[in-house]
Amino acid sequence: MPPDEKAPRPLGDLERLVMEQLWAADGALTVREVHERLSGTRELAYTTVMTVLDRLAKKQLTERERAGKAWQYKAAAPREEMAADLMRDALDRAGDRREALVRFVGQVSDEEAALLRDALARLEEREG
Amino acid sequence: MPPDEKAPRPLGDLERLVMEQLWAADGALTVREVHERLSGTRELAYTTVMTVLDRLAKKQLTERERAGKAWQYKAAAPREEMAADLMRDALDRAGDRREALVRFVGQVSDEEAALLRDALARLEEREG
DNA sequence: GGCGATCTACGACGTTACGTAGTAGATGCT
DNA sequence: AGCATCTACTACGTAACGTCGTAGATCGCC
Repeated sequence: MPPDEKAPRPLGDLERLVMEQLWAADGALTVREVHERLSGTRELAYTTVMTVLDRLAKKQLTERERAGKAWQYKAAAPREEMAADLMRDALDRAGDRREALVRFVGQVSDEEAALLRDALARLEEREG
Repeated sequence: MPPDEKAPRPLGDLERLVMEQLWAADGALTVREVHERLSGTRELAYTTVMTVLDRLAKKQLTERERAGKAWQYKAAAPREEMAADLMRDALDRAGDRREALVRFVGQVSDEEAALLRDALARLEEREG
């Protein structure tokens, strides 16, 4: 099952910074708000932030809705969901899934292994 | 623990094809051999294959050693190792690992879940 | 109802990765 | 020496991304 779908390009540096603001925020943010929150780290033109947010929306990583004359953006999925999706993608790209999973498990920390066992246990409970 | 290391760019289409040849091959392959094996699928200039192999070597995805006047290339790591690494990267990019693992586990097929349990069990055995 | 502040839409430019290939020069066999 | 083969280096087009500017739409206020 080697799916030839191309892996999604990883976020660029600025795109990542912006997504992190959205993930950290409680609700949706306007361009201005994102711009302000980024000001501590980096001086960027307002329109730069706008462009990035817009591109993220086109990639469906953010969603936007009107709030007066401005748009408000929010992450389309939580950070952990995106991470899980990327893990799936990576797994799909392996030849032998068993082998890939064995290697993956061999790489994680003890703590992560415990979390994994936990997650699997809960899955079993729920699904039978 | 949000490591700001950038995610590795995914392989390009041609790069992926080439890597697949190397992974499928028994030993190391010369440029010519890769070129030939690709001929079934795609007509490419010999030097195109050479360039790609060279770029992959610079990215440390392949290793090369002399074989007479030519170089022989082999994958630096098995396909499954690369997949496992990508899974790790993705996990590292999550905010809450627990949550990410839960979501990941929730996404995999039953079969994959079983493989995971298996891998974890074997890990426990080996490591105590 | 017009003015100024604010926001969006769209285009633009530089850089880098990647697909693709050509040319020139090194190397090795006969 | 001569020919085939291989490498090294350069190059060009396309697309993504970081970055921003300009022009025009909008909203609140006097």
